Amino acid sequence: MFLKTYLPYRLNLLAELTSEKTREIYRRRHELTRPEWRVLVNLAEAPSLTASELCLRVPAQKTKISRALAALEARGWVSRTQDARDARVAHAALTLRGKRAFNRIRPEMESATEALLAPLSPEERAKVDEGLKVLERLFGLD
Amino acid sequence: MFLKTYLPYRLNLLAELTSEKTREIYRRRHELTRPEWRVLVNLAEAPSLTASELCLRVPAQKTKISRALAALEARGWVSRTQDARDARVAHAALTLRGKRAFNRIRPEMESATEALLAPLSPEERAKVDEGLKVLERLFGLD
DNA sequence: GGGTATTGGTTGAAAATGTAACCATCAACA
DNA sequence: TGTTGATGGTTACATTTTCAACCAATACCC
Repeated sequence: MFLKTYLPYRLNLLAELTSEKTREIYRRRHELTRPEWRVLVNLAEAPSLTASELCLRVPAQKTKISRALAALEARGWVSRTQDARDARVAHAALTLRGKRAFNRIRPEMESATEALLAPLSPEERAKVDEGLKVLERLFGLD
Repeated sequence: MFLKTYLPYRLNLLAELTSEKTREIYRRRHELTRPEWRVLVNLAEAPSLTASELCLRVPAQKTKISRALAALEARGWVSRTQDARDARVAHAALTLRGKRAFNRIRPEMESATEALLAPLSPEERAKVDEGLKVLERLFGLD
């Protein structure tokens, strides 16, 4: 059996299954694309980020970031200010409305995820966490 | 910190990172889309599958499966035969050429993945496997 | 049987994504 | 300086994916 032991496939499958429910929330309920949602989250965790920084953190290619930022800005959730030294870079930050939006969406996302994981015991959760941490270390995501 | 502990995000990120290298193989080297590749793999592991069965196994929506099957059939890697009892359903199976193609691609995919995971010790691999198994059980993928 | 709802599968149009080219600015170095 | 190359970011175009409608065949139910 190839599939059962093929890591990229296993991860992709699990990623899709766990995202299924939460995707509905940001897509249908809040009309956000996935890159937009991810940019929103990242900006909620830092005072401000440039597009390049977002590329690394999201992570995503710069065109996705560029479009997500444009959409969020058009929506009034993000504002961008030019860097004083380097006219090429712009620092993006959440507006007050953006922060409020995130604070509204975040608990919905968390409770959907919690509902999904509810059947797991603390030991099982720890195992999941450990396994993922191994991979995260492998990719230098510390 | 929200992101670091947010399971769908962690899984998606790891899935993308592990798929990065292997994607190049089926895309560039063999001109397959991801749904096509996944359909190919699934058909390699079962004598034949209907489109609906593939939807569950891949997993993917039926339009993706439909188009992937059409593409693989046009390529001569898949053949479809109508079900005897129910004229709506068709059973898809790999042709000889399809099987050969899979046998050519599979080791490339495996060695790319192996290269990626090379730095991990057997204990670490076991941890990863355990963690994923917990989630797979959660979703009933046994 | 005959009407209605479901199901397996396909298709067309709209949305999202990837790719490559591009512009403007900055860095490096003669 | 001035020329060349790299970098941050946007845009145009092609491909892929999603969404909704659709067709044909079967199941349900009176």
